[in-house]
Amino acid sequence: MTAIQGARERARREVTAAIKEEARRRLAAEGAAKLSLRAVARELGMVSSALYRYFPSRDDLLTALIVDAYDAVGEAAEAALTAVPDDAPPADRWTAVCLAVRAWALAHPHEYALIHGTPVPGYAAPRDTVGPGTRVPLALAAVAQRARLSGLLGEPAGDPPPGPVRAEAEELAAEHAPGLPGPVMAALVASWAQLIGLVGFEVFGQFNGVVVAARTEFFTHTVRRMAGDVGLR
Amino acid sequence: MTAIQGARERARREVTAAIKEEARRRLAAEGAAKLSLRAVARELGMVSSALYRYFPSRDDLLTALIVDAYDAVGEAAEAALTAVPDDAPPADRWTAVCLAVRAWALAHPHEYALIHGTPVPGYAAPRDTVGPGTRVPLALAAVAQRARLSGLLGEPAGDPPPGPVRAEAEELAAEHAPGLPGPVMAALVASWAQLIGLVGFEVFGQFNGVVVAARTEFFTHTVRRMAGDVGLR
DNA sequence: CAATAATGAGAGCAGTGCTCTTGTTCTTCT
DNA sequence: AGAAGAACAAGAGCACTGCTCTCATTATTG
Repeated sequence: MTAIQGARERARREVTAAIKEEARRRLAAEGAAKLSLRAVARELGMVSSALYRYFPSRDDLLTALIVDAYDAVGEAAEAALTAVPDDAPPADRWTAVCLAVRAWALAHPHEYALIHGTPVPGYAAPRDTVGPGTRVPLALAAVAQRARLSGLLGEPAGDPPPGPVRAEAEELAAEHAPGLPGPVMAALVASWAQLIGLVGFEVFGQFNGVVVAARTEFFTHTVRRMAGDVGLR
Repeated sequence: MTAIQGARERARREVTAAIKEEARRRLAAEGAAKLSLRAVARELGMVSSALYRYFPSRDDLLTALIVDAYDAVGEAAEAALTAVPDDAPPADRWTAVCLAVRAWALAHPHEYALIHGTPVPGYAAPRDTVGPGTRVPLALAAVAQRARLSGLLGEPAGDPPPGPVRAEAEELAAEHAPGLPGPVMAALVASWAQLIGLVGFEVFGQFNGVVVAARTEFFTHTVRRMAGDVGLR
């Protein structure tokens, strides 16, 4: 049954994968704005209407690419985390994750733009993207959690967060990063957004004429300062 | 001469302004991706080809909107800076600038997306946008400069930057923010990118389900920590 | 083997950016 | 003042897009 039924299903999977692959190629070549279903179909030797059997609309194709991209950065971040020993200095582990995100982004700028640039289709990010979108921040949180177990997690720099922020951070920690104190969780969320801002500036060329020569050093240095800022020793 | 010649020139200015105005309206309504020259022309009661007398292409229209948006955020930041007294605590002045940027972004999400989202046209941001794009970071730098004159500028948190970063930061400071030490300048650039990341997360809905209730408090708190991080007392 | 569902092909619709040509109006120079 | 020139608006048209139909073909199921 799986064999016979699998024939069509496998074909479907293969065609779906081929479409995404070609779409990614064209994405890398011309950007999301100019990604055209017809061009993808043409390149694949199929007619454009056939493509709608696999993706109900252009935006759905884009959403699929977004999900894949989230998974890819997330995997890169997690791989970087497992590549560095558990008992390494937390700041090193933190830096490794950040560098992995940056490296992936620089290697796949258009895909990175897809997930952390302007939401292309309508305006709000589709719901399917919230799950895979958490892998990077969870990797960052994992560093803090491990540091805490080793007694290498201190207080975040600066004033403690005001009540409401602390309360919400504690809720968030309870759900996604058990054990982490509220202030650390708040600092962590902020660091996540800051990391994305930092990477985005580099990928989207906003640092052109500002940081030109020592980009990797600048990034590493900044990200290390962030580690200390969160409370990692 | 100015009167007669001015007739056409003024008409041109007015039509140009009307086009941009209508384009901004449609931008706010449907986003940059769906901004159509024909729709703008239609709404203005003119034929689409006539619009090309004013903007050589759709991308040029977008670029014009980008420049305007940069100026608008920049002005908001500068206005916020002049609204708070010169001798106020530097951290307060810093926070005021950051809050102004955030407020503008939340009020004009699509325009903000235009300047800090994916570069829509090709991939690199047009050259005309580098000038107006510096007003926000310069406002941040101004806070640090004023703090230095009052003796309220300390060392940035964390390790000092490595040689190349410090050198490049000093060059940058010499050109754009005379008097600022290299480490502060490096921290400043990082903070700028981090601020944009933070605002972008909120505007683009990436904080949905993460930071939900105490957004303003969270932002203010984070931005205050950043001020201390840069060295502002 | 017959009924059913999935797939592909093609035509077609409404919309897009952009170009070219044609007539008209304003500006400038003699 | 009148002629030459530029700026402009309008329309037709091209190549392209996303998407929806209809119709034939194929594979899967009863």
